[in-house]
Amino acid sequence: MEIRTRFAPSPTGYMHIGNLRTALYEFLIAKSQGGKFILRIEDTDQERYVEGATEIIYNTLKMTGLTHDEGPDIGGDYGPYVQSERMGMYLEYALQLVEKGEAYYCFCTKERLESLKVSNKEGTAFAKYDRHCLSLSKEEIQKNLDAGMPYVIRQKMPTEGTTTFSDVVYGDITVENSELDDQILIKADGFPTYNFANVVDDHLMEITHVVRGSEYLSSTPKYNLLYKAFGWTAPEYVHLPPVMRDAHHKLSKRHGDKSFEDLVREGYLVEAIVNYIALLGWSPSDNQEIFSLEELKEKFTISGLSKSPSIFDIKKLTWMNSEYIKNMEFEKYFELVKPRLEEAVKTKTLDIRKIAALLQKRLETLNDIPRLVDFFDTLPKYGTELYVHKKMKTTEEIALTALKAVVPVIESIDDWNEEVIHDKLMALVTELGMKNGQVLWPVRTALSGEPTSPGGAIELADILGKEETLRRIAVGIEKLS
RNA sequence: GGCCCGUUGGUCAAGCGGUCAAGACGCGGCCCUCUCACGGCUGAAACAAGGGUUCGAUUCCCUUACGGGUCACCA
Repeated sequence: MEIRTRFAPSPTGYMHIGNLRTALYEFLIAKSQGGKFILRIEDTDQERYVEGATEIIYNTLKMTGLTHDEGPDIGGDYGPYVQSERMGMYLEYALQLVEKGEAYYCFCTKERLESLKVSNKEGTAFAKYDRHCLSLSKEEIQKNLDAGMPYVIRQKMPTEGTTTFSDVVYGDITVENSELDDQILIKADGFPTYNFANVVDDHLMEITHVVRGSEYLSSTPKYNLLYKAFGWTAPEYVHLPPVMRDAHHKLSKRHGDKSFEDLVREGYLVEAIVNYIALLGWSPSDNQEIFSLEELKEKFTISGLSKSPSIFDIKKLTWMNSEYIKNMEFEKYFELVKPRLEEAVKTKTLDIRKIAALLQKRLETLNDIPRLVDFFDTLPKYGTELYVHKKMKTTEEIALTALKAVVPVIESIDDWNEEVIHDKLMALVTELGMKNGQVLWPVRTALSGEPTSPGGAIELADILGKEETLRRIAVGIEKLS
């Protein structure tokens, strides 16, 4: 049988990291076994409707490579794929259940339901429906219906025995049927509840693996009983532990946690984000950590999924991001950073290709760029203490001597390139009988005006050019004199 | 509160009765080196607690603790 999974997000206006991970796993479960990955938009919560939100979903799936095989935008044989367009069909299914004696009409008012609630010491109220309307006769029901009384349709749960279902991640879970409430299937407004719509949709779309957050674990017995009531085959359940911000809280956009697009905006690569979240709750059979989406499709197995929550660690993501940047083929990397460099480097005569090369091994995120290249445009104000470096064995005096000696050497260079600069400066070092660092550190400092810089004296000189190099060295000499 | 689930270093995690309890991030040290970064080497750091079962428990069972989830005419 062909595996079919679905991603069923609500259009909220952004892609939550936890949702993206769910989508990833759904995609991988299907794709690792040659199955189909379906997109279904659950837009029935009108209160939360956000303009353009579905575009964000399409766009994210496209960016991440989680391409769906069926969905609202591309169609398929199991449509419609937008839940609001499916609204007409649910009542009919609920009525089938009423017919079979698996569900029943309920005319209870909200007030009556409210009166059923029992509060405990903490003040929290709990209620289980008392089945007041279960005993209504056909005539009474018809009379109420004719009178236009508002009603809901409830699922009739078994009162004895237990229900067991097997979750692929959590194993067998058993609950007492007496714990189960007669949940509402159709609301008074005629629309289905989420739980009911889900079961019907998943069945009609022939979803074989229902993948969702572990918060649904406790309602799954009810789902299973619904399938059973219909006489349908229940899907495989794959419940996923949550992605946490810390030990106590789930990641949530509302509490300031970053969404997928926030991370992209902050200079994280899409591939790195996908790779990182794949490992948040799943691990391969070996120790591999860097995976392309293609490799994930090959290596993913449901058995590698974990049961306990994982805390989102931005530091590890950042490391992984830098790995992706470092290992990128240079031309591809250059295309990626070019726009940001063009914006960050104001001096247009500078070779941003060379600057990019210097940065490739030093970037953690793309947003590091401006901070790292700032000094190329303008020499920062700095104090002469920067010239003193213990390990380089420099003092202000040595630095001054070195810089003065460097000037004529630099002036003598006509063919300005890294190799020539290197050879001339090294020759000077030998001539002066100094340590490399005693000459090069002062030059690097004079050129950057920073305690650290991406690249050493020679690389910086090459990029800055002869004229600017001499100018900055002169500034250094002046400061030190 | 009832029910369900979870618990290996700070974090991600391997483990599926016998291991010196992997690996990665982060942190410390050393090396490389014209700074930083990269790279290489290296160090500190964990089985929530108590009972069983067993020749032997991180691994199986029970209890406790602590976390989380769920008990809507919300999704």
